[in-house]
Amino acid sequence: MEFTSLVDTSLDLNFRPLRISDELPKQEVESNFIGLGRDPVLPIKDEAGNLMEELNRVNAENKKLTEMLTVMCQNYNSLRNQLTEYLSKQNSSTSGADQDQSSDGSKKRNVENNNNNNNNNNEIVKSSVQVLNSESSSSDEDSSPKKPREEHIKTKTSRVYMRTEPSDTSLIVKDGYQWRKYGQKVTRDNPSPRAYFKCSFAPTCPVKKKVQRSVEDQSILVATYEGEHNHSKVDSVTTTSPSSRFNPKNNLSGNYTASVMPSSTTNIINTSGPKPMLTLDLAEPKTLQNDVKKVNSNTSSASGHKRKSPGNDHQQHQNRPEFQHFLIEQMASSLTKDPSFQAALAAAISGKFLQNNNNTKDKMNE
DNA sequence: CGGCTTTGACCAGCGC
DNA sequence: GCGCTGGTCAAAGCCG
Repeated sequence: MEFTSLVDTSLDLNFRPLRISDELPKQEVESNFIGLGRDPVLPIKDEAGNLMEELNRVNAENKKLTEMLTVMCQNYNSLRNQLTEYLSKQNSSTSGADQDQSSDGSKKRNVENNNNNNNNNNEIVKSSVQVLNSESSSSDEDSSPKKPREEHIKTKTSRVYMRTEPSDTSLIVKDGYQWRKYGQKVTRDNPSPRAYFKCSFAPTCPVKKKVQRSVEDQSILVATYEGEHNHSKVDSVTTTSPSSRFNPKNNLSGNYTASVMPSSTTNIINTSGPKPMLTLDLAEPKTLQNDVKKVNSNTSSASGHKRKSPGNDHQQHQNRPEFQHFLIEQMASSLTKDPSFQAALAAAISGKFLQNNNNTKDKMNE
């Protein structure tokens, strides 16, 4: 999605300080900072006037940014609606073909390949596409005549993306259930090993999960769930298995309990790592409790097609001014937490101050 | 000692 | 039929 083509995102920030720092001696720059707005020659009225002017300018810029964000949100909504429509059309038109494929039990590999291709995709939009694929492919796998060792269970697949510490090499996705690892394999299309887990809380629970790092972003764990739990959650706060709780490798502070049920199809989960990240949680909104999750669930698109009244309520809610306002606040919050953005902002502000200071000095010299 | 993880071996599907 | 690949098994080892 190229928002830049839709919205003018240029902030017209002043990056002069880089040049200034090159041109001016260090001492002069420092003196400019120290004497910032405190030039004794300047009358207090002028100072106040300058500040007011600056305040107005910042307010105008703020307003402009808010408008831009609103436009972005609107564009996002329209694009999302188009995508939803497209997916629903595609799904209805290709479901027959999928069923034909599924009746041919020999297509399992192809289905798996499709899943893997989707698996490697970290783009949110494509993730939402794969929701449909994984939903349909689950029935494909079930209808295959193979797997004599396993019961013929109506499985439901779901996929969860979870950002972890890059240094965290464990393939553990905390989701509130208790898992027993029964295998690990290195697959062809991904150098990272894939771990196989079975639900160990109930012996009869048919749920399995596969966890593998994303090819494109090694810090993202992709967990694929198969089947549905026939029991309630073990513990909504703690994690995978009792032993893994004690595993020192799992004691990374960044780990985050993902409340993920197989009924939710695709989630992108952010562990509270050092990097600020917009979290898109596509789970059912009822399960979301805090405001951030409310926003996330309402901005999500992929789960929309699963609900009884997918588009309308969702969209109406998104079009509400309070939602827009909250979304803007969240975006601004995410931006301001970004160190690079902070640095750029600081540079722009200091550059502006320096520019004003220089202009004032020039006027005085004249 | 029990439960879990690790890891090599095995099995089955698929393509050539 | 053979090789490749993904999925599973099960013995060995680890840990509390």
